[in-house]
Amino acid sequence: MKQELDKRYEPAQFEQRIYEQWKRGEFFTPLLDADRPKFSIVIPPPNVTGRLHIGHALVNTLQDIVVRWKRMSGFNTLWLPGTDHAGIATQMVVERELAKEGVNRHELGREKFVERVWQWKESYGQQILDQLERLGSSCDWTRTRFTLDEGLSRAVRHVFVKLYEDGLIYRDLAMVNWCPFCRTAISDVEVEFQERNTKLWHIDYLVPGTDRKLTVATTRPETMLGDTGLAVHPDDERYKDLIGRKALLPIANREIPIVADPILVDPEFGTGVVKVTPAHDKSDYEAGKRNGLPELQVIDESGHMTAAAGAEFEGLDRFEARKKVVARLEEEGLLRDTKDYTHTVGVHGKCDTVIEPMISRQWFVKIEPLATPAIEAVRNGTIRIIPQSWEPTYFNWMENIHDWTISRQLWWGHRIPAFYCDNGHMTVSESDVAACPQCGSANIRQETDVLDTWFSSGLWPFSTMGWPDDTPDYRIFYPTDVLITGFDILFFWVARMIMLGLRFTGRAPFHTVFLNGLVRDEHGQKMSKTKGNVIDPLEVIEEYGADAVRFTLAIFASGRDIPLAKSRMQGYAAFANKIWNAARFAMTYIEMPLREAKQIDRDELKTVERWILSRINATTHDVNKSLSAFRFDEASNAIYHFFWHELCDWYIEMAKPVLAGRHGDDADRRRAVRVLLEVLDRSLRLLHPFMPFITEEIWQKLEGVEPSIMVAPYPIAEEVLEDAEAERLVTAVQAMITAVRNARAERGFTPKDRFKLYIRVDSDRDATFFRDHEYLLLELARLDAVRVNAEAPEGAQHDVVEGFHIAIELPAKVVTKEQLERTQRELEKCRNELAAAEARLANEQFVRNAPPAVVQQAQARQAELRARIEKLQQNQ
RNA sequence: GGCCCCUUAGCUCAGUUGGGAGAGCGCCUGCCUUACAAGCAGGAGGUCGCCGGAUCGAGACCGGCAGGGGCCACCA
Repeated sequence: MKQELDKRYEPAQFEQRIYEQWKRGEFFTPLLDADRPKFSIVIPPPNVTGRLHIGHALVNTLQDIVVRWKRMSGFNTLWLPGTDHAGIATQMVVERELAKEGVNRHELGREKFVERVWQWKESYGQQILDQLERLGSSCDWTRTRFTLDEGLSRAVRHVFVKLYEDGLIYRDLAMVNWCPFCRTAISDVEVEFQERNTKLWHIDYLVPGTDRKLTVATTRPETMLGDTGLAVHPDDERYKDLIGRKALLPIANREIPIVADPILVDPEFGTGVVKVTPAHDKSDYEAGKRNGLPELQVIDESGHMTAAAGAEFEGLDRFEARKKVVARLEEEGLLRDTKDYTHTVGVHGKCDTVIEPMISRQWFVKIEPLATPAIEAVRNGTIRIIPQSWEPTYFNWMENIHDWTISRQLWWGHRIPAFYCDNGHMTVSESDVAACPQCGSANIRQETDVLDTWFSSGLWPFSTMGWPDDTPDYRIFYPTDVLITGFDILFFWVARMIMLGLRFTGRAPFHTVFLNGLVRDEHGQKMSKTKGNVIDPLEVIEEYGADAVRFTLAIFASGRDIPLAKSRMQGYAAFANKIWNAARFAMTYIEMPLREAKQIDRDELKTVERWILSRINATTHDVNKSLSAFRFDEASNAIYHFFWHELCDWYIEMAKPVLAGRHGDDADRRRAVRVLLEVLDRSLRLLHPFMPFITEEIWQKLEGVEPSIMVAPYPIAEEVLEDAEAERLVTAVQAMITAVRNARAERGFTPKDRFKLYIRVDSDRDATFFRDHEYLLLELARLDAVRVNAEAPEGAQHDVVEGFHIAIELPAKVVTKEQLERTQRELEKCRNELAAAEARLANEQFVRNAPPAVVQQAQARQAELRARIEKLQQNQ
C-alpha cells in the first residue's frame, strides 16, 4: 500500500481540501477538561467591515504558529475567534450603501438604520473570517463571538453599571475632541496628529481708551469670533499696564477683557499675547475657567458657524469662515502680518477630518484607579511585553493618561444603559427600566449615545468566555496565555484589556503580550494604495500558496517592522517545493506505514545516521527554544536551514548510495530507509506550525497513528540523540568533500575527472570510520580512491580541514594562474590570522585573564594555521 | 520637549551571558549528476555610521557625535 505524491507541488490542489478535513475532524475545538494543561489565545477581533490585509495575515499567522505548536505539544488549546462591530467604521460603510440608494440614515430613523447595519453584518461580516481559513488559521469556529452579540452585550452592560456604581463612570460637560464629519465625540487616542503647512495670522486688537494695539498670532482666525478675552503673561513688561483693561474684538466689535495668565501664555512665543476662545480650544477652555471668561460657541457640531458668530458668518463652513474672517480683517486694516507656518493639527483617524474641540456633555471613565494596577501588573512582571522596549511607551502613556471619553453620538453600538424619566431623573441599570425608580414615571427614554467600540473589545478575553457567568469556558480558559497583536493598538486595546481585566476578573487577562511590527514593502516603505506597493495576502496565497506566505511572514517576525517582498515569498515557495520533492524521493523507498515502523535501535546505526539524528535533535531544541521566546524568525530559520542544507544537501545525498543498493546490503538499505522516515516525520512535525498544509498533505501519506499531523506530538529534544563524535566526523567528511569540489572547480576540471584523496588520521577509531564511510567521499566528491594514512605522491595538493591533513592527487594538469593567485590569497589570510593568534598568545595578560578554554582554542587555532600554511606552501 | 528603535555584503536583515564576521535575495563561473533547473556545485563581495572610554580582547558594553524612523506632549 505504497503512497505517492504528485510530481508537481501545487498548493492550490490541496490547501482548501486539507482545511475542510481539519474542520470536519473537529481538531480546532479543545476539550472541556480542566485537568489538562491548557493554552488559550483570543484573536484580536477584526472589524466586520474588514477585508484580510497583510497585517491581518501576519498577526494571524503568528498566532496560528503558536497555537499549533502548543496544541501539538500537548496543551488543551483554544484559539477563540470573532469580530468587532467597529462602531464608526461600520456605520460609515452602511451609510455609504444607503447613499447609493439616495437615502440618509436620518430619513430612515434609528431603528430601521440599525436593522440595516445588522443585515449588512449578516451578509458581509463573516467574510474576513472565511479569509482567515485560507491562511490556515486553526481557530475554534464553534466559539466565534461578535462584540455586539447577546452575551457580550450583557458583559458590557454589567461592566458599565459596576463602574458607574463604583463612581468610575460619570457624565459631565467637558471639552472633548469632536469630529464634525462623524458628528460624534471621540477619545484622545483616536486623534492623530498631522503636520500641516498653514499660516500664522497676526491680528491687531485695539485697546479703547489708549493708543495701543495688541497683536495676536493665531492659526485659527475664524475662532476669533468666539474670543471672550485676551491673555498676557503677568510679568511681561510690555503689556503689564494693560491687564484689567478691555480690548476691542475686530469684526464683532465686542469688548473683551485683557487678563493675566502665566499658564496659558509663554511671553517668548509669538507676540506674547494670546486670544482666548474658551469654547473651541482645550487650553483656552481651561484658561477661561481660571479667569472667569464666558464660553461662546461659534462653531456647531457639523463644523459650521453658529448665529453667535454673527449674521455675516452664520452657516458658513469653518474653513470658509476662516477665509472670510481673514478678508474682513484685511479690509479693516487689522491684519498686520501673515506668515507661513507649519504645525500639527489633530484629525480623526477614521475620516481625516480636522478635530474641533467642543464643549459637550459626555460619559467618561475615571481612569486613574484603573491605570494604577495596570501599571503595577507590567512593572512586577505579571504581564510581560515583548519586545520589552515597548514597556517605557506603555508606562509613559499609562502614567499620563486622561479620563476616557466613552460616549459616541452614533447609532451602531452598545447603547449606554442610562434611562431618563421626564422628571429629569436618571437611572443606570443592567436591565431595561420600565418605570422611574425615583418618581415612578413610566415615561422613560434610554440614553441615545452608544459606547466606544473599544469599551466592548476591552472585555474581549473574558466576555467571550461567558463572563460574568461562571462558565466552563471561563473557568478553564481564562486568563488567556498570550496576546499577539500589532503595536498600533497598544493603547486602544491592550491597555484597556489589562485595566478592565484586572478590575473585573481580578486577574491579568494574559501573561504575555507579543507586539509585532508593521508590514512594509521591501524597501521599508509603508504600504499604501497610492504608492501601489500593497501586497494582497489572498493574491499571494493564490500565487505561492498559504504555506509560503506564512513562512515568509514568520521568518521576518522578530518584533520589528517587516520589509516584505514578493521575491521572498517566491523563495519560500521554492522551499515548499524542496520539501515536496524530498518527501517524494523518500517515499519511493518507504514501503511501510509510519504507524508500523519499528523503534530505531541506536546501537545498529552508522555514524552518518547518528549524525543526522543528532542534527535534527539540535534543530528541534533550537526551534522549541526560539518559539518559547517568540523568535519566529529564528525558529523558522533553524528548520529551513536544517531541512534544506543539512537534510537535503547532505544527508539525502549521503543516503543515496545505500538506498540505491550501490553500497551495503539489504539490512543497510532497510535501516537507511527507516532513518530517512524518522527524519522526514520529525521534520514535518517541526515544520507543521509554520507550513500546515504541505506538511499535512505529505504526512498523511506516511500513514501515522494520528488522524492528522496537527494532533501528532511536537518533537522535543532528547539527550540520547546528541552525538558529538558523529558530528565531528561527518563535519570532517563534508569539509573534505568541499575541498575536493573546490579543487575541481578552481583548477578547471570537469565533474567527470576523478581524483584520489589521502587522509591522515591519528586514531584507529578515525581510521575505521573513514574506511567504513569511504563510499561517501567516493560518491559525493567523485573520487576513484581514498587512502587512509598512506603517503601522498609528489605533486598532490595538500590542505588541513577540520583537524585532518589531506592531500588530493590530481591528474597532471597545468596549474592555472588563478589557482596560484588563490593559493597566495589563502596563504596571506592564514598568515595574517596566524600573526594575530601569535600576538595574542604572546600577550601575558591574555593568557592570564582569558578563560582557559579560550586560550586553548587560540593555541589549537595557531597549530592548525601553522599546519595549513605548511601544506599550502607545498602547493606552490 | 520626553521616550523608543535603527545604522553590519549591491538589497533586506540576523548576530542576547564580549573570545576565529553570517543568512536570504541579487551577482559571477560550471553543471539538464534519475527527488527537485522552483534545482546542484563552486566563487566574488564587508574600515560592522563616526569619535572616544573601560577591557588582555568590542559588531556587541559605556559616553559623545552624525544620519534615518516611530510614539507621546494643549505651544497660540
